[in-house]
Amino acid sequence: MKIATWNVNSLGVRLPQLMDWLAANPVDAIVLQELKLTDDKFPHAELAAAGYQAQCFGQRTYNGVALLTRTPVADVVRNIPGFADEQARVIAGTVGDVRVIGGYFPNGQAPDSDKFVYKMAWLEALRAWVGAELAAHPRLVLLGDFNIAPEDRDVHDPVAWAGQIHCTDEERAHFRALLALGLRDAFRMFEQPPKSWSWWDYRNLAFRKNQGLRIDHVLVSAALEPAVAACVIDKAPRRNERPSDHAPVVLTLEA
DNA sequence: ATGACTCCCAGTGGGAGA
Repeated sequence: MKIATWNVNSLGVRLPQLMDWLAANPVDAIVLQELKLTDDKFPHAELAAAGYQAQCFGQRTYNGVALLTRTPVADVVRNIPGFADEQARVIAGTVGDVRVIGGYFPNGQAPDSDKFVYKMAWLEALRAWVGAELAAHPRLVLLGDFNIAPEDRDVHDPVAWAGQIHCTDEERAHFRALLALGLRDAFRMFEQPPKSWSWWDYRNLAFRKNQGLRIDHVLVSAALEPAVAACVIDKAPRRNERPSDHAPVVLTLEA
């Protein structure tokens, strides 16, 4: 079973690239972030023709998430229960016997901003809810665009980024708090190439110079850990014309 | 360099992203 995450930065713009990617990578499930479109504009028909059904949770202009699967999904949840949120950031569902939680974590903008305060509150609410989900669903994957670089090795220039958004001690503590629930960073279960990033700035020829951050993550529960066979970042779509600034991350579970 | 690019909504500029 393969489960992927990809921040597409506008599904309207990126749909042809998503279709190409799914044709080449027929994953069982994928969570998407930054759809930037409302549900009435969601391309259900195109995806159905490719064999995917979609649970979508869209929003105008910003945010928006979806869960695409080849088989029906049970117990779908949109956003964090009990956490009032204007922004569409979470889609969860049970795929086979795996609970899949896809998230577009808040950016936070700057450590001294109101958006950072929102990010902290959102992360706290997510941690509490994921803890409850784990108790109900031991086989669980939490994946998406976390907008957190967990360690300095996840940052192309840790000195320049020290204390900056995505790299603050507070954000990293929240990432570790998610791990402390009993989750594991699947990417780090394996030997990986140094300087592995999942996002590269559109500016400054950042992709060509491989200057990026690893901020898109796949966390697996302890019950699922023995089944994890691989976790890779697929840089190929970042080489497309008009690419997303993020690359997909793909988790492989043994059957 | 408060830069650089891309997207969206707007409407020939500005906010947001990361």
